[in-house]
Parts: sequence; C-alpha cells; structure tokens
Amino acid sequence: MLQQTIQEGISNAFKALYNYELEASNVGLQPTRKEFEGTYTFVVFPYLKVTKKKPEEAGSQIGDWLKENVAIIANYNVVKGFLNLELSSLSWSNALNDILSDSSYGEVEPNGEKVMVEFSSPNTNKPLHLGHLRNNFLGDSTARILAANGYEVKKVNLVNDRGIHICKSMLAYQKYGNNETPEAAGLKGDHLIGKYYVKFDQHYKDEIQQLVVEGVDPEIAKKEAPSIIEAQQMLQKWESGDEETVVLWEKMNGWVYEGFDKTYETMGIHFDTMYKESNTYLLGKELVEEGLEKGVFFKKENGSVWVDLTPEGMDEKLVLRADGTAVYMTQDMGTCDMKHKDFPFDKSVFVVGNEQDYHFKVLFAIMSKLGREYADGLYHLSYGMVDLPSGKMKSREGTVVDADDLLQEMFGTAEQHTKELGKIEGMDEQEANSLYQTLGLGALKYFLLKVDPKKRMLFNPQESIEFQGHTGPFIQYTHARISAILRRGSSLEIGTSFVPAQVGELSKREVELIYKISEYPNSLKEAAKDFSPAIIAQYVYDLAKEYNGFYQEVPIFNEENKDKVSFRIALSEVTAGLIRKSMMLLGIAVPERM
RNA sequence: GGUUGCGUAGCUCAACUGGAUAGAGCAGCUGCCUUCUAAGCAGCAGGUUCGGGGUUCGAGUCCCUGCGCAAUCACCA
Repeated sequence: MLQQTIQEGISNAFKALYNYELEASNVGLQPTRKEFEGTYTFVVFPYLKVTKKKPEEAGSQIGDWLKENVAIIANYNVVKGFLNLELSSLSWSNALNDILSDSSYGEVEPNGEKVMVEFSSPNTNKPLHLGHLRNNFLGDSTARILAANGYEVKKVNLVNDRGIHICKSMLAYQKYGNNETPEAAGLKGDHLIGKYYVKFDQHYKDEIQQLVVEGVDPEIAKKEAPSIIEAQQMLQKWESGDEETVVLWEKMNGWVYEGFDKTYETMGIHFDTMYKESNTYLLGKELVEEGLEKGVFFKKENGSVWVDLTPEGMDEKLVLRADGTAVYMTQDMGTCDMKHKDFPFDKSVFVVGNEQDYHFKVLFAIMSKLGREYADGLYHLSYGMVDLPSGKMKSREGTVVDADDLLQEMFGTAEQHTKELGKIEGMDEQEANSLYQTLGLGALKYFLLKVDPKKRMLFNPQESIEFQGHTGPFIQYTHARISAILRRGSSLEIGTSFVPAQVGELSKREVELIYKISEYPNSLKEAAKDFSPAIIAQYVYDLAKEYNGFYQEVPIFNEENKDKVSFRIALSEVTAGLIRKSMMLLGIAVPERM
C-alpha cells in the first residue's frame, strides 16, 4: 500500500516531468541501505535516456516533484543515482492503523486453483532419518504456504511399500526373526523392521565375500549370492499373491505404519490422502498402450517399450520391460493420471530429492507428449541432500541420523536449556513438557527450513542445533516476550487503539519495524512463487530481530503520550500476530511464555 | 566421459532476481539486567564472493573458460 502509492507517484512524476509512460507496477523499489536516510530507494540509472539528465539531477528533480505532490513523502536525498525516499511519521502510523484494523491482513483470497503436494514418501523397510525430516518439513510447509496464497491444497503421501527392498527385510525376518514382535523387542515397529533390513545386508555381503574368496567375479557374486536370489523369489511370490508371503508382508508393514504414525504425530505432520505403491504399481501400463497408439512410444525387438526424448535434448528412456512388467517410470506415469482424476489439480508438486532431477524431467516430458494438459502444472520441488561431516548418509552402513532419536534429543536439549535458564517457574509438568516439545521441534524445523531448499546442507550432530541466534527458539522467544507486553497492557487496561495524528514523530526503530511488517505480503507471495519456506524463515527472523531492537531501545509503558503507548502496544500486537502466522507457515508453534 | 547443480567470513547460511561500502548467526573479544522476559541488545574483529577473461553506467548474480565438489547417465526405486 505505501509501496504502491510511491510507485504510482513515481509513475506520475515521469509523466509530468518527462512525458514518459512508466507503468506503476514496473517501478522498482528497493529498501534503502541502512547507512542512508530513507526507507525506499528508487534507482534512476536505467532511465537516463528518458530523463536526459545526469543521475543526480534526475534524482533531485523526481525527488522534488514527489515531495511536492505525494503527501506521504516527507523528504528525500540523492546519492549518485540512488533516490532515497523518507516517508512521514504520520504515513507510518496510518499504515500501522490500517493493518491493525484489517483482521485479514496478509491473507489471500481463494484463487480457485487446486494444488496437490506429494511429500514424505517413505519406504516401509526402515525408519525415517534426517533426510526424510527435511522432506517432510519442506512438503508440509510448502503446502501451508500455498494454502495461505489462496490455493486449495491437498497433501498426499505415496508410500513405497513393495519391491525388492521390502522383501529383503521380510526375508531376514523370516530367517532370523523367531517371530519377534515390536512389543517383545521393545522397539517401534519401523525400527524393528529396519533392524532386519540391516541384517539382510550383512548376510548378503558375507555371502558375496565368501563367493569372491572361492574365486567368483565380484559382479557375478552380487547377482548370485543366495540371499538376493531368495529375495527375488520372494518378490515374485508376492506379485503372484502367494498367501504366506502376503500375510507376512501385511504384518510387517502394519508394524512399520504404527511406527510411522507415531513419528508423524510427533512431527505434527498429517496427510489428506495416503497412496500405496502396492495399489498403484501396475498403473501406467494402459498409458504405455496409449503412447504406442499415439506413436509417442516405440517397441524394440525384444518387446520392451521406449520413449525417444532426443528431440527434447534427453535420451531414450525405457517405459516397459521386455517381460511386460512395469518400471518406476511406468508407475509414475499412471500415478500422475490417477492423482489428477482424484483431484483435478492445476499444479502438482513432487517433493523429492535432487538425485531424481532427471527422472522428473523425463516424466514431465512424457506426460506432455501424451497430451496431458495438466503437464504444465507438474513441478518437481527438488531439494538438496542433508550431508553429515562424514559425507553422505547411508542407511545400510548405519551412518544415518535417525529421526526419532533426533527428535527426542531435541526435546531433551530444550528441557535442559529451559531449566538452566530457570524458565519453568509457575509451570506444571504438563505445561513444561509441552514447551520442550514446542521448542525442540521449533529448533529442528527452523534449522532445516531456513536453508534454500535447492541447496544441499550440512548437519553436524556433534555441534547439534542451537537455541540462540538465527534459530527457531530465538523467534519463539520474541513471541513470548511480546506476549508478556500484551498481558501487561491488558492488565493495565490499555487498549491498542490510537489516533495516528496524535502519535507524533516516530523513531527510526518504529519506522523500520512497520516497514518490515508491511513487507509480509511480498514475502508470502514470493515464498509461494519459489516454493521456498526459506523465504518465510528469513522474513520472520528479520521481523523478530527488528522487534528486539525496538524492544531494547523504545520504552512502551514508560511514556506520557497515551496514543503513543497504545500505538506501541498495537505495534507489538501486530508483530506477534505476524510472527505467529509466519511460524505457522513453517509448521512451528509459538509459546506465550518461555 | 556426457548432462545437471553447487563453490560467499574459521564454521553454518543470506544478499529482494543486475544496484550503493557483500549481510546475519555460531565460534573469539568488549560493554549492557534496581526499569516491559539477557534464549536478548549494542559494539570490535573477521572477505581477492574458487581462479582467469568478457558483456555495461554498474557483476556474488549474466556469458565463455579453467579448477574443485556433488548428483545423474539401469529392463533399480
């Protein structure tokens, strides 16, 4: 709103001064660097041909015109080609007043578009680890951000519950499990199954080693070790519906789901729909037929079906095996259609690691070639891996950071910090425990979401996650601090209504804080456009940081002018509200006290 | 080897999509709790933005090139 007024003002200035049509929405404004006076900066360099003047002169000329004709412009200064604009105190207090009275500030009207967000997508052969956490938090947060931008959002989870890797843990359990149950082992179901997945791998490796010692070529040994052959046989049994195998599969997967449910619950993550690959893996074969009929696919001599993507700058890609069985791509093609049938989306987001960039590039190209109109709305939210100081995480080698362990550690650390700081006075145990969860989860989610999703990131378990500085708890703390102010305000029966004209001159701190508040809609929009929770994370940190500066320097209750007191409480209230809203977009709760 | 992505302070990350003297946090050092929550605030120090060319009023950002790291290039998922 302030920004728009200035853009229009500059547009009008160009018309009046240079008889030049400059679209208001095309007027680029940037925040003024803090070493100069002003809030908004207009760069005149790009318009030198229009103004036909030196940058400084043009800047002054536009500045003069704005000061004369636009009420909110109180002053300006020109440094080289940069026109720095200072707004009047009144315009700022008016702006805050508008935001205060607008209960839907920062909310976007429904835009009538549907978007599906698929994320998490775990395998049912091992528990979730740190990499899954980034995936889950990203997907959940992105869904929230899109919803806040007016989309109708559906969150879905496509569980990889079948395949050779699932059979590996089944086989190991069958051989060495002695009918162990999660209860008997004292393990969550997913951890129990994970144990057998690792066990399979150990035996498998031993067998390979043995064969190599006997003189077998290592590559052949990998294919001929008894364990892997048994696993393959088991997969065939499963696919043919062998009862014993299916019963075992259902029992073990049931345990895993129970385990996953607990983890999702702890993380605060929920889905609208659960898809299972055991129900979807055969989909797509019809699409292969369709593609052959349309001439999009072609068959090779051995009967395998391919798509030629060389015109698109890619390779030929297999879409159906010679034996007629489906590959990953076949299934995903079918899933696309199924999802669109279930929920006719305008956009469909796949939250999947960047190791699958090529797969999705190919998938989207195929759907487009098949003439699916929704193909343009398919989007791979490709995120970078979470690396450890030792390198990549490998579940079979035990170098993973387990999700459940990490969550518990975070809660423990939160408890420790809270107690050390003496913050639990007056809290009952339930309240305290709930606070530890809020803080621990906030720290972890913020840590994983603050980094640009596209970039890979490093997690150092030794150094663990901080609770000070650029962290979730810092922002949560700021909210708790403001809550204390608001409690005091209401106990003194001081309201938030004020007369803007009576507030008087504002300090630099107050102006900057309102400016930051006014930027919220921009950040929200940008976060949706880029599918990037990191933009919200950065915004809310800046906002909290700005508030803390204000809090430190500007007294609230120790002020004579009644309107000024109410204005500052209102400023606090609006800030707290935006912190809460922003953190909700990241899936993070904020406490009233901490 | 081909393709794609990345390389910014000792460490972890920003930089509003081409704008001013590249900013935060952590780690280190110095101040600030008798006044609204010190999980805070203020300050000091820390940079050849991997190297080399180019494009222009202006480049961490765009183009070319070299180096390094990662992913991918399966009738695996």
